[in-house]
Amino acid sequence: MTLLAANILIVDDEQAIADLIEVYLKNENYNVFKFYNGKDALNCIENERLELAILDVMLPDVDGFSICQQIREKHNFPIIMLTAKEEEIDKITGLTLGADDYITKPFRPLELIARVKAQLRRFTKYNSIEPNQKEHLIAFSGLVLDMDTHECTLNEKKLSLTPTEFAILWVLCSNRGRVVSSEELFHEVWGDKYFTNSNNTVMVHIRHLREKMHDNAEHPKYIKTVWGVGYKIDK
Amino acid sequence: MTLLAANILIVDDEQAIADLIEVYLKNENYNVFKFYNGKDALNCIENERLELAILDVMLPDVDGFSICQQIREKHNFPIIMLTAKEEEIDKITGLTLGADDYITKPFRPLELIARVKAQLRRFTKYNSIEPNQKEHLIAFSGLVLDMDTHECTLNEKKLSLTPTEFAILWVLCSNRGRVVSSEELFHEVWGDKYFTNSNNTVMVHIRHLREKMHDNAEHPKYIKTVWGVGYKIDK
DNA sequence: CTTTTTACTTATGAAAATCTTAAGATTTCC
DNA sequence: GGAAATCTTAAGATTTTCATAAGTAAAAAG
Repeated sequence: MTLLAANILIVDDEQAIADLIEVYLKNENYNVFKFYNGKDALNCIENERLELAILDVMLPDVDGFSICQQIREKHNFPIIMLTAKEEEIDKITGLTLGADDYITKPFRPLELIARVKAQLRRFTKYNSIEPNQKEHLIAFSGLVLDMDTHECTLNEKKLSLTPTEFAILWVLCSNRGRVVSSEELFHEVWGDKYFTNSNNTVMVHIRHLREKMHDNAEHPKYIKTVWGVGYKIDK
Repeated sequence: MTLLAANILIVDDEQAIADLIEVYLKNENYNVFKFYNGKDALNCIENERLELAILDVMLPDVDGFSICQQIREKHNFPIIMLTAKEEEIDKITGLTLGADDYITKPFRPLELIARVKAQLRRFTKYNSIEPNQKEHLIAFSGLVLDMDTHECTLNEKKLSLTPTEFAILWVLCSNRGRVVSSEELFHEVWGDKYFTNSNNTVMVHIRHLREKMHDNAEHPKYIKTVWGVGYKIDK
């Protein structure tokens, strides 16, 4: 399944290669802008909204590097470089500070497609809508959590929390009033990567949190235990 | 923006409340199955594919708990419990092992909608397509990485890697042949949660990895540094 | 053209901070 | 009272930080 109808730029002076790539990409439902020289490509970069560029290193007029540079200066989409000589790989990747991937000729079309998809996946991932939708500050009844600075204040006194402690408190606070199971806490804080962990770890961190909060808190137990279910912070 | 056209079950013997919820949910483009008693609801659960259930605790015939139990035995979608008395919250959450959230009456409709969305978001997140698409084993030229057991073998000798070391090596290997910048490594391994970290941390872990691999490796440098770009493992 | 500077990136070692584990103690529920 | 869940504690493992060394590329000087 193709993720989105991305606009992709192809530049290669070997017409046969450019045409071949075009066919394969169109077959995957991508929109293709194809050029055999650098000048036209640069023009396209200025005027079209692009999601990815596939550039040949060697071009007759402008070379691939300067196109690469121009993209990096003004735009943010991924770049795949095509290079002819196997041995030059490291040099080239060292030089082209902006390229996200490279492929040596001759290449298998399926591999190219795979790499295009991988790049687009990464691109859409890191440029997704989320950032602006997320809250960066939680504040209520004397407790303030700032996601940007990772700072926490309780009754105007600063608590120095470790990263994990902050993350746990954040999850609890953003679900304020609701009970959060330790499994869910674990998922939210540690992510989906680890799974072997016992939820005793969560308990220990909860304990440390309580210790730190206790010194500055009016209420002795900010974080409540709901037996058989999990933890919660009251509204 | 509504994420998907989810099928939602409502069960409440207070018809006015059930009707109200129905209006609000339909307004958000959800499909609604509404019932005023438990029996019909149970029938619906058997015959329809549901994404979420909103259950009143007190029902005339079958009570909310047993519906909750039946859902948990056979199905996997989230449940929101509606309860009338504020004081009973903890008891109820303790009892209803299966419920994912609860709301006390009277509630603000907007809050209910928000919670429905939150539950669906979580649900679709943890039940996404990914798991089966991911590779769980990488093996090439003497190096074997097993994602399930988190074990690593180099030339038939086991390397004992820490979780972070394993994760870094995994990313490098799954991008074999391509240079991975330390920023990208950081994103892949630590996730999007932290951002204050210096990428010297990555370096140190790379160093530890190299140390451990060096003992059992034929090649002195499995992980290559590409100056100005990042790290890579050759094909 | 070769050598020396300069600015910058990467590597290293060791200490400090943080996290996880495990085992025993305590609490809660029935 | 007994079983199960939660808490406590501290040792051991892991991760991060910091200071500093080593390395690389390009510019300046010889």
